[in-house]
Amino acid sequence: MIGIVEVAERAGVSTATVSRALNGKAHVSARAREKVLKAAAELGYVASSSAYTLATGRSKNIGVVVPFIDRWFFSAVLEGIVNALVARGYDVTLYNLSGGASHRKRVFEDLVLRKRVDGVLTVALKLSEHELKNLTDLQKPIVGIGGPIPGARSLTIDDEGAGRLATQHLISLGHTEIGMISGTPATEMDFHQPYLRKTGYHEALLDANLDFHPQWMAEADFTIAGGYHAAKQMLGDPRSAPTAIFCASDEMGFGAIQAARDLGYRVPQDISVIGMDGHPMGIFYGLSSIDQSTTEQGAKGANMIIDILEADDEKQLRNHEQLNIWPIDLIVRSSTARRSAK
Amino acid sequence: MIGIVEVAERAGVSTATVSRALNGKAHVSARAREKVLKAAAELGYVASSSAYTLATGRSKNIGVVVPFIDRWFFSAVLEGIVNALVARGYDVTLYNLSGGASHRKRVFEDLVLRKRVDGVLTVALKLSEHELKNLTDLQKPIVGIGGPIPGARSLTIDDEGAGRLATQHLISLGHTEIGMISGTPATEMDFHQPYLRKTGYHEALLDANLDFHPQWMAEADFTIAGGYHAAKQMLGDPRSAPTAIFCASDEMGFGAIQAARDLGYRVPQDISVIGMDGHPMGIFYGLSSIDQSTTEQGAKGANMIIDILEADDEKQLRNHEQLNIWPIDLIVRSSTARRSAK
DNA sequence: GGGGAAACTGTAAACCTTTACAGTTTTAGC
DNA sequence: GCTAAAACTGTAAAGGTTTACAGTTTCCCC
Repeated sequence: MIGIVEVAERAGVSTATVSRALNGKAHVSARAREKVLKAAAELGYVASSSAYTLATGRSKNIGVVVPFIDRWFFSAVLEGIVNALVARGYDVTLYNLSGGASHRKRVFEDLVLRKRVDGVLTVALKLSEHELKNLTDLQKPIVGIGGPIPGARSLTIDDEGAGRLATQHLISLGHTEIGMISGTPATEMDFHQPYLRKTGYHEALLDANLDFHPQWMAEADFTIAGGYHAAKQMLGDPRSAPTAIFCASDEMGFGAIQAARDLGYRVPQDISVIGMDGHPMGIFYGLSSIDQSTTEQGAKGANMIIDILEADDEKQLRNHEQLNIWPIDLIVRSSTARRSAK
Repeated sequence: MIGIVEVAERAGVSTATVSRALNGKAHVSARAREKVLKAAAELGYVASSSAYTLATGRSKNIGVVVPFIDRWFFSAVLEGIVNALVARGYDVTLYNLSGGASHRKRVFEDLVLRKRVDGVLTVALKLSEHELKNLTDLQKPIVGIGGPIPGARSLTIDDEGAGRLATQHLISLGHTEIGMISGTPATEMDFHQPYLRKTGYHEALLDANLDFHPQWMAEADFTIAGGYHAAKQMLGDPRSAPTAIFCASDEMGFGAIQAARDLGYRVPQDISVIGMDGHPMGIFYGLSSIDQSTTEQGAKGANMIIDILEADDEKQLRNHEQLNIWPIDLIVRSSTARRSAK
């Protein structure tokens, strides 16, 4: 096992100098630095991260908590987070909550607490009082992406505004009977978006003095299959079928397009569909959408937390509520069109 | 800051006893254990993982290296890995290679080496000599999922057999003109599968004495869009269009179905399509497929590496080549059917 | 009650680094 | 060449745990 002592011996300096040289600190002569670098390279020395962490109290490691990994939105955010963190020299420890309640409990009580991380990033998570307390008790920076964490920093789109914008797009095309496929009601592992997007939809209808028919509101689980079934139900009844549907996720939008086609509707001539999130398959399906550049958003969140850590300013480190709004884009493709005469 | 010393004081025992009690070791009286547990709970004590790692040389942390995060296959494997590892009390540190060559270099030279992990799990990765050496130099268990690592343990399906099986399924339905959409040729970040699946396809044709037409082989990037374009090209030429297509991934299968439909073919009456991997959307599309229960496979790989670590047997810890074959299933849905008279 | 074994407990070293502080060398200006 | 300041370097403590080893207590059986 070769440690800093061996490097120091070989370079003919003290361990303190080795440490300073290797960490790029000041107060090392060019000559000493060179000797150290050479010795370290020759010995293939790599510092022990646990000793580093023990001595400095910093782990260069960020904990990331996601509700699922294998759904597109979360994996896309994660992709952005991981790449941004590696670029800044940080590792990421990944915690996933999809394994059930006991699993979730374990994550929040055991793992996150082990003083292993310098900060925590949550993705689209709604936390219980208890979980929130566990997290804030860490006294470490927390950033919530895609769903605000009370009392901490957040980076999120304006979901309500997004729902309103999507609905307004349909209204501007002349639609007056507009349905929505939203998320399922609260489960223990809940995100914020469904409610807010639904609120935006309602507001837009209200603003435009449009009717709202209870049959125009359905709930699904954010998957293609869920969107398909919900849309089929909604469009199947000729007495109440809307002419346009706003889906709270692109996956549900893909399903809705398919359902419309299977029922003999043409999209967009008979039915307009707009989704949400900016799924890459949207291009392929021609699905209009509200893009929230998911991966970039993840990267931004990652950089936010590192900026806080490296600001190294006591005030910075303290968590204080702060809401950063991430911009969205309306992407109009071929799934939405002007309402045709019935 | 409250550490083991504080707990020891409060419980009225030594730190050694606290450590033993908290780690469930033998040689602690029931009374002492109880006092310790009580004191620890009251103080909200959580052991420092860096001190633990420094003292024991174990980090309870597994490094997982994936080429992408935001593609379904990888995120599904990851889901299985992460949940299995948490269930066994391990954390996962995630390394992603999609950030480009310098990023990749950094992962293999800097991060993985920092003695931070107890073992490494790679997913569908082909490593360079140099990278492989870096990894094996760690002297820690390595398990390769979905692509063997030379000289280490692997868990993988028989990709060649899978390609053969898919092709044989089409042959058994009477198809004689069978196309394949395979992966793109080697890039620096390459997986193993494309080649092997293609080989299986060729073998099956050979075995059945079927012709092979160069136009029946296309390459795409594993995405829906890629499959769509490749299939459109292949099916567009009436002189050489096959009656069935085997796609090396389900995503490409979805694209191929769409392309066939857009060209006016009915699936499966005119064109049969079979995919591969077992993507959950396959049910929705009715896509026949070779299922490799991706998430379970990830969990299995995770358990393999922990079993090695906890066997605690010097021989076990040494890496020796070992190939575990993970079973596959042919799932027949509505996208494949008997060849109809032309 | 005595003896020995078994069970428990405590002390202190080890794990490997960073960094405060004190000590040494170099530099620059006169 | 002298002085003061600046730059560099080294020693040793600190960080929080585990665990070998030695020491103590308890237990059981005769």
